[in-house]
Amino acid sequence: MSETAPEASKRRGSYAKGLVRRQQILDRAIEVFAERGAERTSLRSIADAIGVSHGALTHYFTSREQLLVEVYRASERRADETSPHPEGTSAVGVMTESARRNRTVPGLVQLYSTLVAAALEEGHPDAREFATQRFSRIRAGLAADIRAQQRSGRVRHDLDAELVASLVIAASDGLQTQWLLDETVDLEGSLGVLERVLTPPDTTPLR
Amino acid sequence: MSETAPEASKRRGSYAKGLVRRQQILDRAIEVFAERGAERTSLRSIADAIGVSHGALTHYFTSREQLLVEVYRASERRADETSPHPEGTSAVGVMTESARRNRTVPGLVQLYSTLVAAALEEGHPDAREFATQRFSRIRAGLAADIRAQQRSGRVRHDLDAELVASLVIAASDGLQTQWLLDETVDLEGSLGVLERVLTPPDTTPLR
DNA sequence: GTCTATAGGGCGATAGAC
DNA sequence: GTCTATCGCCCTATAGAC
Repeated sequence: MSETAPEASKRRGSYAKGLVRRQQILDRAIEVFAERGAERTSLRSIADAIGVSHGALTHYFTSREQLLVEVYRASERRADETSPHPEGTSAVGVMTESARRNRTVPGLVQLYSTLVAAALEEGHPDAREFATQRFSRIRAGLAADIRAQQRSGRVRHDLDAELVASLVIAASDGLQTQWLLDETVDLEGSLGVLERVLTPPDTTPLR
Repeated sequence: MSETAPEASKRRGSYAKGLVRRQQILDRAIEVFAERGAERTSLRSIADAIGVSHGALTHYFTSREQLLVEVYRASERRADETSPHPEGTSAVGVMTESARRNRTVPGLVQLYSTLVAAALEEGHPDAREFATQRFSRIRAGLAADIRAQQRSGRVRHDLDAELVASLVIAASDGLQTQWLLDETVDLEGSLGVLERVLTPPDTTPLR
């Protein structure tokens, strides 16, 4: 993944102390965002909630946007570590699982939505890079999964894997948004429909 | 739909002049947003671009958020008027058509994304009301379309229309954001895949 | 009724003090 | 290396001019 490492390694000293402190701030920030989402997230409010000063925050993070991006990245990384998805899961299944997990931390979904919205505007390079990278990474991984499932007959073979990958991601993102706004929206139900129609008709005679 | 009419009808006078001016501002604002999207959209910048004063804007719109919501609502209304969709179009077809139209005005899609992101946060009542109403209205309309198409055999009958409606909306929204970030994403292609898998297998023996 | 001028409180970013 | 002080901009609210 290579990350944004060029800037992260600040050469000369600042080894332990600085990086540790930075990580502490990041960890605490994840909790804060998970609770309250993207609202009340001025640098001053975040600093207050974390227990550091406004200036300290800007010392470790060049901009507010960079902080938001890094918080989300760190939370994503942490989530991947705590629950790696088993080999055999279906592509839609992976997204369903991810969506289910996200339901427990609406603030992070909201943060994600904020970042994507920012990425669409010009003049937000950090957010845009984050979103672009994330989509292409997930799209590529999902497309590979789907191709494998097509070979094993669990996904219709007459569909372009790339197109399906984009579709599954879009459905997952869009449904999470709808669900956050209206809890009567059946997120897993709709994802289930998608999974069903993507599987070969022979495999499920009528079911 | 009843709209937000309680406040809109300001009783006593203010008939022509004010409402006309307000509409002029809205019309001009649509153009501005279509061009530049949600960026550079401080009330002062918008006022400048439109050719009115900052104060004039706040006279007609109670808050910045309300202005954004009304601009998007007005643009949506205008789009519906200029290109009403013919009776027979498929549900996915309607969304495809809408997506194709949106491609010519990326700024409005971006504005939409901003509004939805804001709606997910607390403390943005106007945006939330807009998003909630919009989703439930479109969902209901689409579900009705889908049920009709199920009766005429153009959509698989073994799928819950509500679930499909949410899914189609999500796919459309999600794919548009992916496309805005990366033009190599094949929006219409992915929507085509969705349409294909939603149609009954018998109708399309293999094709 | 329509709008201009102005003030208040908060923001992100930055320069310079410990 | 850490953080306080400050700058310019923002939205909102209000007072009063056309």
